[in-house]
Amino acid sequence: MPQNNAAKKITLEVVKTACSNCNLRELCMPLGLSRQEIERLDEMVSSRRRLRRGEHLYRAGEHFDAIYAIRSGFFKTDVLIEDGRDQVTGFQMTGELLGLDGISTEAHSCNAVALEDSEVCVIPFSHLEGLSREIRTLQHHFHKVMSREIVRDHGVMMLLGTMRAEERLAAFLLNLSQRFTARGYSPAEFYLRMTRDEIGSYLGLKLETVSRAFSRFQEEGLIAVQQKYVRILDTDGLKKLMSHQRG
Amino acid sequence: MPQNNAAKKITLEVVKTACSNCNLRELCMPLGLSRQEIERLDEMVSSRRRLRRGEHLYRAGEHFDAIYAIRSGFFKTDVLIEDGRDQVTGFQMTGELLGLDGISTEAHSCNAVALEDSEVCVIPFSHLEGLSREIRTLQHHFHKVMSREIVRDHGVMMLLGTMRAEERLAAFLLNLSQRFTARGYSPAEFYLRMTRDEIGSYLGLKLETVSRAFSRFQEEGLIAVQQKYVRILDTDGLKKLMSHQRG
DNA sequence: CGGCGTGTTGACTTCGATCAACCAATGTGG
DNA sequence: CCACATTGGTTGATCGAAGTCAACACGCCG
Repeated sequence: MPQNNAAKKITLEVVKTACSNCNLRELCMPLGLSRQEIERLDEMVSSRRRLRRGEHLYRAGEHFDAIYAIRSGFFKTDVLIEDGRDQVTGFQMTGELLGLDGISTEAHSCNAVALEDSEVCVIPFSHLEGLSREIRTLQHHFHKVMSREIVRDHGVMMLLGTMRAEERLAAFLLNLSQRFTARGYSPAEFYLRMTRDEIGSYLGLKLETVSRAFSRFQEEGLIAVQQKYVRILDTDGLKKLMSHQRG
Repeated sequence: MPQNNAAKKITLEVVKTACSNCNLRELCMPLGLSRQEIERLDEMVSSRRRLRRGEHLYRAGEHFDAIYAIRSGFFKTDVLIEDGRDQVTGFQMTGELLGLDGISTEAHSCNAVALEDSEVCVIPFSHLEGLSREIRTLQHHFHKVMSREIVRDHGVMMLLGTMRAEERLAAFLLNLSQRFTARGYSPAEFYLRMTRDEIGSYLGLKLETVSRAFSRFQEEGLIAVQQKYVRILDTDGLKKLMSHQRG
């Protein structure tokens, strides 16, 4: 039955979540592994998971047992407190890891939501720890990834603690641009996957302020913006804006 | 020569930077290690380093090769940008680790400064990685510590992004109180080791605003404050203040 | 003692929040 | 396919919390 075979083959292909033939490898995994070591990574990734726009990958409080590598799509993470306030703690794109916050207490401390249809690799954390006890470069790479997250958070603290509204938005746009570039997309032109409200939450601003800053940038010829579509016209202008001292 | 012997003994004691007889072990290292494993930790810690108030443990840009466990004292970490702005990213006390930010690029990304005379254990990072490849519980503990740092940073982002001045200061005081308590000190009474300016930088406020908030808390009978000496009179009052919605 | 760090307080300003109206895009059911 | 609802975004007017500028007080150390 050739049809059956074909179906089986496809299923296998889908189920076989191989790092060894994933072209995102360099983003989420260490370079310079031997062929053998790369094949062992395949064992580590237990499955994939597809999410539709708006779906939660995990929620705060849920038990932690895996981290996730984004194969495609776009996510946000946020923290809520009882009184209703919430803070978006980050936006994650292809090749980035989600779930590192859960290691500390074995429970997730934030929510991860897909902002567009997405697919992630599920990496059971015990597998990752096991394998990184054997593969030194994997261990080191993982430590670097966690550390990079800490450094990134410090950058956000700097942004929230010292920058004024327009500086924050400029920093945000430049950061997005740089990350899209690293993934082979245009540095100057992209669709925002998040709402003004979510940008505002991330930047510690109200959505109206974000909207006004977008308009102002447009008036000044720094960007062209129409809804979620953004084109950066003057990168240097944005950079200059960012380094203007407060006051 | 009995005197010589005594001197030698003391020197040895000082040089021998043993985790195995350090009473901070539970704070910075995993529980439930075997006697043998604990002795192996001793090899990991290569030396100690004393710092005077105001001295830098490391500076942004310096090469990273070790992390530091605080044996005694008090530190701040901060990031500067060219235009002169700076952001205090954290205050660290006994039993906490410093230097995790450096793993990512092999260079420190912030400055660590002693706010009082302090002593740290120097843990060469390659030793730590080596040992954690062998001791599973050490590996897991270290991952938890890094993850906890990420979660902590998210908390600060929430604070900076959504809280008003008095809420921030209340959160700050309660956090200090809780950490002092965990170390066996009074939960209600302590000396601040940092200036109003440093508190302000951490909380994203100007020093005048911090000073005013302190005065206000005093007027309302929540705390008694005199310079760097703080006594918390109404913990619940501070907590209530913290959970008041913006607006 | 005088000078400098640090902290407090007051008067005034400003940036971003708030409140509110309106518009554009998208989606849904008849 | 259109009428209508809903969600997301823009813009204006006003307000208020925190920043800024400035004067002064307090301790600490040489």
